[in-house]
Amino acid sequence: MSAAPHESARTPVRSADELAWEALLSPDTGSTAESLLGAADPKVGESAEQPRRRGRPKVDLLAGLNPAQREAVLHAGSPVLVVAGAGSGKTRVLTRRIAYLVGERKVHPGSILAITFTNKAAAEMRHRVADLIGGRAKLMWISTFHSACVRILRSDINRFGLSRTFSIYDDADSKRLMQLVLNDLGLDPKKYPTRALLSWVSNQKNELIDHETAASLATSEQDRNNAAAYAEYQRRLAAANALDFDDIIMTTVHLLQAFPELREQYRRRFRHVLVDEYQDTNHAQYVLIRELCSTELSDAAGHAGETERDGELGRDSEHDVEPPELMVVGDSDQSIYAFRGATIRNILDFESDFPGARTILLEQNYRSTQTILNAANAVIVQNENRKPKRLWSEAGDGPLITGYVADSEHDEAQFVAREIDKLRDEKQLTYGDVAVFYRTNAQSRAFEEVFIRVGMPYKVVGGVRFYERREIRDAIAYLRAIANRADDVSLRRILNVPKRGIGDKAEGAVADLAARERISFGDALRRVDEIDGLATRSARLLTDFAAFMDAHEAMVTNGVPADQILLSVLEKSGYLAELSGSEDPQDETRLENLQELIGVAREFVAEATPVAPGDFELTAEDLAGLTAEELAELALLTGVDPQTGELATAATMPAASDPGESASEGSDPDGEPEDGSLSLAAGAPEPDPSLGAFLERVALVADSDQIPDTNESAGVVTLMTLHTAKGLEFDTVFLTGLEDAVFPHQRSLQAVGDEDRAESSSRVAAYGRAGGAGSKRRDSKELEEERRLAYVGITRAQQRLYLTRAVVRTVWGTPQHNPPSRFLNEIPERLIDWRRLQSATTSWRNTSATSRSQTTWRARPGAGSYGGSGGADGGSPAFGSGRRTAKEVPVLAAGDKVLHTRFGLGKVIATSGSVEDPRADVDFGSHGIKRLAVRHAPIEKL
DNA sequence: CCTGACCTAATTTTT
DNA sequence: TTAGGTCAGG
Repeated sequence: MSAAPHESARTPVRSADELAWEALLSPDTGSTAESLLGAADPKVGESAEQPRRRGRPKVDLLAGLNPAQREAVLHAGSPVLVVAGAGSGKTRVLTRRIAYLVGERKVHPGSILAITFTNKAAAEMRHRVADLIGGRAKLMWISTFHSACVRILRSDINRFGLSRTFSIYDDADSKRLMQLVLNDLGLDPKKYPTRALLSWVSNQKNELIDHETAASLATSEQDRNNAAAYAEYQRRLAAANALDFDDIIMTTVHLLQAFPELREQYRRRFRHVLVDEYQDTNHAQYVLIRELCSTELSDAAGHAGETERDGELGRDSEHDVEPPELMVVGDSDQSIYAFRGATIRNILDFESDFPGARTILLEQNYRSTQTILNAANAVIVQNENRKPKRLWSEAGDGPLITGYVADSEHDEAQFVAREIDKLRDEKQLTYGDVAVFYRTNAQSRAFEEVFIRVGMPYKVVGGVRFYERREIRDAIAYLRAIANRADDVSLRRILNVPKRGIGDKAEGAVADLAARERISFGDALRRVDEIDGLATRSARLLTDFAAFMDAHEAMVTNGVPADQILLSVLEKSGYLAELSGSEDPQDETRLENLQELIGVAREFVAEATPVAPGDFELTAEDLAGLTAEELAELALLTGVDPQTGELATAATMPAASDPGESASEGSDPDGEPEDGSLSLAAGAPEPDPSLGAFLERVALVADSDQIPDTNESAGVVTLMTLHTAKGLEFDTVFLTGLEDAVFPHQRSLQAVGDEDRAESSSRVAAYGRAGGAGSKRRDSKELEEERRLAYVGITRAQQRLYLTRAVVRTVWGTPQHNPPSRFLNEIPERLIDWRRLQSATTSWRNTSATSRSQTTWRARPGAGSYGGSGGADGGSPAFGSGRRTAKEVPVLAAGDKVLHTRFGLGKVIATSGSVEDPRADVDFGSHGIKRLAVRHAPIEKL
């Protein structure tokens, strides 16, 4: 391979220990693992006077790393951006760095904050770090943004007048709430779809725009109404003592901004902040990081006065603590969550956001063959506005990519199954080496059907989420209503589930009372006797229900563990009885799911109940290993008494929590430490089996069934969406459904060339304020994101990559023809060995024997599967111009223009349906996309 | 207040 | 295809 491209031209800012380490490293390959091992100890001693406690075998943290990786691991002094290409070992760098910080730079683990994108990634990192540095890893904060923020909020939310027992609303809850809001405001649901409104609100929150500001910024009527809905939505959230996912970040930022002394606490406490997948952070998350790590102490002028107050409080503010060292790692080419507000601006502007920052580039790929990388590069290079970066590998070319054109999604799945079996026979692959990727969860179905039939073991990751199933949501709603009386949404969800004779009327009566008295629905429920004209039967049923809820609230107060409360709720509510008495076979599954939930709760409680009480505390042994200076430092950072290891700060900390709440230990359903201050033990999750803790876990940790658990899934083929695949790698990857409208997804295609028109649609308006200028790009932003998704998918493969598509795909019960994915065209032909070029059921123009399918496809974007828009050849069986009735039915193909009597000019995007009843998806611009029945629609082909 | 028939709409990705 | 929502009737 060519010369190693890692040496950065910039002058590095070096700290003493970095220099020490660098001195050990011969410029490049010269340094062997042994020399490092041998030399490491004495030199390190310079920066830490004492040998480390616990005779943990010395691990060479730099072994096997290339110079750029080492540089990243050792970096000190300035904020640093590690631009890491796919498969360049960034996770490795992060874990090694953390271990290095703790093991060599003597950073206390309690002062490390590492942010990962998913909970799973957090768990894995925790695990890997623990392998390197042992149990001390427990003291670190390694979590997602959301989990970290919730922990901060739980300590200090009361400063905002919210209770620490707040509920966390997920998207489904938010949706429900927004529907209520829309109802109340009387907004036309046609013009203000819940989905779009939520998306809009979410964007506001990501941009840290509160509803008042949003209202003041509104220029159009639509914006004003959006803002009004936002305001009402927030009001209801607050009333329910709830936060939605976006609030968790936004509120944390507001908290830190509103209380500078609090922010300073965290700035002192965290000495190192590391963020993985930085390309997937949104604006709010960026600001959060900035608040914690910016070198400019107070960026907002408004903070200046407060900082002084900070001094008055007697905190050691003249002891001007350096902000935490920041390291972010990311790859803008793998940014696939822009739809959710992530912005690569954060990466692109890192150096101006954090003055003095430096960038380390990791371009060597350790995962894939050069062939695979070439394909990935060829695809991603099509995106404009991207910093050039080329991955290279020393792994050799490896086999060609295999291409396959299937007749149907079924055929596609069969090919995949056959191929896996074949590989397994020949190459001694395990099933676990293989992954099948698809764009949408629905596509897993065909694979499952086939895999089941041929007896291939598989595992679907993701998919219909456990916590989204109705029965699970019901159970959770019960628990939330019990834990948080103000949680109207949850309470009303289960008010009459299972049926207990409380209908709309009774519910409305309670709601009226609540509105009149300005109390929560839950409180009103306890005062039904104040309702006039309520049927006695209804009143009795309501009272019974209230008693049921009271009894369980009492259990919470008495500290009954979560699993018992759950079990009691399900039984006493009659929920289990209703399901087990049902004929519906689906209900059986529901029962099983509930059983599983109970199991989850049980496990949670078992884990949360400390076996060895000292596990999560700073033990004497821990302290014994620290030098006096370290102890002093520790005291400064964490407020832990160096003598006892106990929290010494409750009294001295600024009022961090509502005294009423912390005074009585028994009544705090959260079981949190007495004050909200920063304890060292807070580095580890509190061993808390309470209901509140369980709900928090449920809200934040989406999936109970996780991804490859090495041993368990060793013999199992993994099926997952491309998004889920991020961060994983497999020997053999099947990237399936490579058809325009499937992947890239239909929605990303609609906007192509139509961005100007699209802006009037509320959907796009909701996604409005993404970064750069809306220049005339060839591809829409959405399409570029799809392309990055393709890039992610391709780069998951280590050795073998398969690209497949189906000529006919049944979507929602109707067969659909889609042209090949444009991403296929973008991969150089020489990299692909087409096992099968065309479907048996269609006749394609094939200009020459050697012509690749792509040549044909390239002939026309949009001509779709029709080998020419004339339709004369009647290639597709589903769309023949053959039988026809009295009326002349136009034969349509993607790309055709049509005139509709009502919607005007439109462009055919795709076709579907059957001979008898052909359908066409037509884009009418501002009128949106319509699926028309070609036979009946008032259209004329142009 | 409940049930069942009908109709419709919506189908991306995740904390 | 299906999961929800609405409506009429019991």
